[in-house]
Amino acid sequence: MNKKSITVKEVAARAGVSTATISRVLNGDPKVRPETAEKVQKVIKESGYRMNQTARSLKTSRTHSVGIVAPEFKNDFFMSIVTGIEETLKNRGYSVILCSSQESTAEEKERLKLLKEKNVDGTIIIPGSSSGKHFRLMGETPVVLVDRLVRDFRSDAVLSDNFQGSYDAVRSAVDKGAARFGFLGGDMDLTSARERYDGFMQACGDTGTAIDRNLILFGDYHEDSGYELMKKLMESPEPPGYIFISNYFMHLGAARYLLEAGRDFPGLHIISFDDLPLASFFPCISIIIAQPMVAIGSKAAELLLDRIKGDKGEVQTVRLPTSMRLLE
Amino acid sequence: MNKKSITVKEVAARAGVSTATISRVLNGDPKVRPETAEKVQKVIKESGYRMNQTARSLKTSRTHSVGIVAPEFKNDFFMSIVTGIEETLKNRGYSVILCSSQESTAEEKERLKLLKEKNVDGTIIIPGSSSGKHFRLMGETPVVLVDRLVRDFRSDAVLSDNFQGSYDAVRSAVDKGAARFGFLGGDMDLTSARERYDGFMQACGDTGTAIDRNLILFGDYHEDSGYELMKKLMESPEPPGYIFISNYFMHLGAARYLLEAGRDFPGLHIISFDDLPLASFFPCISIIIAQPMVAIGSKAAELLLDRIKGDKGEVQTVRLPTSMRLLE
DNA sequence: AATCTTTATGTAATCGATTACATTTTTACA
DNA sequence: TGTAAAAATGTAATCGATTACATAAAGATT
Repeated sequence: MNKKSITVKEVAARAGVSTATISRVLNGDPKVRPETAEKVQKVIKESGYRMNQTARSLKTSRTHSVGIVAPEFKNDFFMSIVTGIEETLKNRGYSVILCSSQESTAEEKERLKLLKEKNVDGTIIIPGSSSGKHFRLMGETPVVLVDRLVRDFRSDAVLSDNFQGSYDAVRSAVDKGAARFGFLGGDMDLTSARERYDGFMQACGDTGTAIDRNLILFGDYHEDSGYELMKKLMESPEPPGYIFISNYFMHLGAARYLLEAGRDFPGLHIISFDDLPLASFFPCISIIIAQPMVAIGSKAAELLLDRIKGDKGEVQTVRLPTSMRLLE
Repeated sequence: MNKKSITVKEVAARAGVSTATISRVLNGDPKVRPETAEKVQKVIKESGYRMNQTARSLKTSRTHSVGIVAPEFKNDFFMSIVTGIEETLKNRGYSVILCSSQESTAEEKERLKLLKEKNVDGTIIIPGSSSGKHFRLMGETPVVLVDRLVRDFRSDAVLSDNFQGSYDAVRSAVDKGAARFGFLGGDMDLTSARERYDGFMQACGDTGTAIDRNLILFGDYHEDSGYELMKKLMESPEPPGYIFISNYFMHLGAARYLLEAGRDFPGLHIISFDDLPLASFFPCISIIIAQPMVAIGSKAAELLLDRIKGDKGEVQTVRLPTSMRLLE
C-alpha cells in the first residue's frame, strides 16, 4: 500500500542500464546517447520517480536551500524583501528556510547554527542589531546582508540609498516652503537610521535651514516609539510644521497619535520612509520616500547565488535608489 | 585553510571509541557509560564538531523540516499564522521551508512537489483556492490545512470559528440599533467567506433584520475589490448604516475609498474581520472580529507534530474562537 | 571461582544519490 | 577491414551519519 518511493537503482533495473547512466540523464550530462536518455526518461516518467534530494545533497554537499534570518515576520517591510528573495531563488531551483530572530543577537546566533547544520548553501540576513560578530560562525558559507550593515563582519550587502532618499525629500520640502523641521529617528546604531539622519542634516545644512535640537528625537523604529515621540513633538509649546519620520512603523505610531488626538493639524506636513499599506492615507502625509524592497530582495538573492556559484570577487555593498512620492 | 568540518569518524578516532558510540552519545542513548559519554562530549566540544544533518536525514528519513505554503508573504494575516507556526516548531527542533503559491493551483502543486523531494516531515498549507486534489501528491507525508478547507482532500485543519464570529458581531450591532446592513463578502467558494456570510445571514434571520439583496456584494478578499464594492455601496441611492466586511484587505480597500472620498460619513458603522495594523483606526470602524492568528499557527504546528510522531487518529478540524472588539 | 546475565562497545551494512576510473561500444580513417 | 581515438556505459567507492548484530566487559548468583 505504502508506495515506498522508487530509487535510481530501481529505475536503472527497469531501464536496463546502470545507476550511473540514470544519474547522468538526471543531471543532463551531454554524453549519454539520445536513445538511452529517451528510454530512461520514459521509465522515469512511467514510474513517477523523483530524486531523493537528501541523498544528492550528502554526496554533492549542495542542498539548494538558503537560509533567511529576519527579525520578525509580521512586518510588510521585511516580508517584501523576503518576497523578492524567494521569487528569485525559486526560479533557480533554490528554496528558502525562514527563521525569525526576534531582533535578539542570541536568537540570531542560534538560528545561524541551525542553518549551518542544515548545510544551507548560503544565508541572507536582515540584521537585528548593529553587531555582526556572530555571523562569522557561518564560516565559508556565503552571507549577504540586507537593509542594514553591521560592525565586525564583512560581506556583500544590499540596501537602499538612505542618505540620498532623505536628502532629496528634505530639499523638496524646503523648496515647498519648509523652514522648521521635527525629526523622529531610529536607533543611531543602525546604519539606516544614521544615514537617514545624515541625509536630513545635510539637506538642512545645504539649504540653510535652522535646526532646533529639541525637535530632533530618537526612537527604536517601532510603532510605540513613533507614537510617543509624535505626542511629545505635537504637545511641545511650538510644534514644527514639517516632521521627518525615519521608518514606516514609527510613522504608523505617529499616525495613530494623530488619529487618536482626533483633531485637525492644519499646516502639518509629514515626510516619511516606506510606501507601505495606507501610508499615503496617514494624516498630513506629504512626501513618502519609497524603498524598492522587492528589488532589494532579488538583488540580494542574485549576489548570494553568484557567491554560491563560486564568485570570489571583492565583497560589495549595493545601494538601490529610493523614489519619492509627493502627496497633497 | 578551509577547515573542512569534522565528522563522527574523526571524533571517534580522537576519543578512542567507535563511531557507533559517538552516535549514541549524540542521540542521548542511555546505555553508554557516563565516563565514556563525558569523554566523547569533551572531544565534541573541543573539536567544535557539529553533526551533518543531511547525512542523518538520509539514514533516518527525517529531515526535521516542514514546508509551509502560503499564497503570499506581504500579508500580515498569513504571516501572523506563520509566526505561530515557526515559534512552535523551532522549539521542537524543526525548521520551516517557506513557499509562496501566488494563490495559483499550479504554483501550489509545483511547490509541493519540491517539498516532497526535499523530504519535509510534514506540510502546512494555507490553500489558495477551494480545490485540494493536488494536495494528494504529498502521499504519506502529513498535511495540515490552515484558515481554509478544500474539497477533494481530507486532513487535519485549523481555522477560526467564522460563523460564530460573524453571528455574534451582527447580533451585537443589531442590539445597538442596526437595522439595515450592507455586506461585502469574499469568494463564496472559500470556506471562510461562506461561513462568514452564513453567520451574517443567520444573525439577521434570528433578529428579524430585513435583508436588501442589493446591498449584498461579493469580491475576492483583495484590497481593490473592497474599494470597488464600498464605492458601489456608498454611491448607491440609499447607503446602509451598517456594513459588514468579510476580511482585512477588503476592509483596507473600503477604508481607502472612505479616506479618498474625503468627506464625513455620519451614521456609518463598519463591522469587519481581523484586527490588523490600524484596522481600529479605519474610518467608521465599529466592531472588529479578531481571529487568533498566532494561536491558529501554533495549533496547526502541534497537530502536524503529532502526525509526524505517528498519531494515526481520526483527522480533525479545529475551530478556534474569535473575539470581538467594540469601538466607538 | 565458574557461569550466567546484563550492559557497554564495536563492526560493518545501509540510506540514495554521484563520480573517478575502468571497460565496452561506436566512429573515423587508413 | 583493422585499428586507434572518441564516446557511451558500467563498476564500485563515497558522502556522514545510524543501527542490527556481534562481541567484549562488568556484575550477579550460587
